[in-house]
Amino acid sequence: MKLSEGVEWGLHCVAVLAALPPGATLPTKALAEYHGLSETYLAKHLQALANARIIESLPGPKGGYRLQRPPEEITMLEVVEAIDGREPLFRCTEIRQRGPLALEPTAYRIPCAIHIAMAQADKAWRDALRTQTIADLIDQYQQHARTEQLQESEQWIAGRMRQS
Amino acid sequence: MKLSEGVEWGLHCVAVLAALPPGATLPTKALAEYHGLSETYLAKHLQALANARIIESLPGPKGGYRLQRPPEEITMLEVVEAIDGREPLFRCTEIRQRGPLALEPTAYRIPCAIHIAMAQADKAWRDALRTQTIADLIDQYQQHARTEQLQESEQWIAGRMRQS
DNA sequence: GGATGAATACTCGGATATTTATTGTCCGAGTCATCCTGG
DNA sequence: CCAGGATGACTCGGACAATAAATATCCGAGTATTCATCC
Repeated sequence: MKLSEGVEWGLHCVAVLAALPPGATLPTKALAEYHGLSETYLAKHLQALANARIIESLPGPKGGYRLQRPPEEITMLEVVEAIDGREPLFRCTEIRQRGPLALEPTAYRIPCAIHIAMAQADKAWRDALRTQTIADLIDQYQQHARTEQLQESEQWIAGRMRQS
Repeated sequence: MKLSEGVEWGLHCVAVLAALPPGATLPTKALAEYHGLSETYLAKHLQALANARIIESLPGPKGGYRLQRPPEEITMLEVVEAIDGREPLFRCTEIRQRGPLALEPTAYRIPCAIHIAMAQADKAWRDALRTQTIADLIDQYQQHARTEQLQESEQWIAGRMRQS
């Protein structure tokens, strides 16, 4: 099992959008080119982020995407769930209720221990992602990146973003 | 993304094997029938568990599978990793190093913040699974199950297990 | 009657198809900016 | 010179293929048992 690769794309793109001046937008083409990604496929994931109310789209020329909320209020978990889905990692199919020893369904009101343990682990994973916001990611990036690198990125983005 | 369904099968089967008397074995056919599973497909997963040194196989008539270690020393994480693989949930493909603004590889010695956060969440998930042993699962099952159900299961298994 | 040998039936083990999910691509609908024309 | 309208180009949005992974299956290798045979 592995997480969708689109999750990585989405997180990086949201981080880039978070670095834009307030109100400014960046089109899919620029986001794709920035990381060397497929433009059409990235569009699919950006669409999912828009449906999840994380980013919003402006149509027409000079349109593009921008964050719908400040980076401090967007958790990594939201981005992951928007792209990869909200279903739990482990889905119990209740195989204990199958087979020759199966009882009447009312006998299985208590979830099986495996289900419970898996749900706990799932919660631990999601909690860890919930505590990290996009703003945190930006902070760490700006802390470790070299000054010239930050300037180059800013310049490159400034040449393609659209101020509303 | 979802965990392989085989993980559920493997966990339940290991739990059943843990309930056997010491040294006794149970063939694939019985394990599959017990939960109403495909015998041939289950064999594939049992094989993976055997490669991971969690269970061991005895060939020939009166052969079958049994645990290779006491249930207290087998964690849920081991079973999950044996069947689903040991790769992390999130695999960073370093898209930050792609695109027109890419620098020389030596500039990326520090892992990106997204990678780090994902690794932390991954660790939280695995830690949660590591703290739960198969013995814990058995305990909880025996605590909540009805007496007659336990007896029926024991009887059914006793009729198909092989004492070494 | 006991021991030896070959045949046998049952087990696991890995290589092989089928289905499902993910990845990747394409074309159409909508919208804003621009340009042209007329007053 | 200014206003209005039609045009056009660029954007997003959802529907349509190709690839990879998971699911499911089959047949062969190996082993302990069992039975028959011989001593």
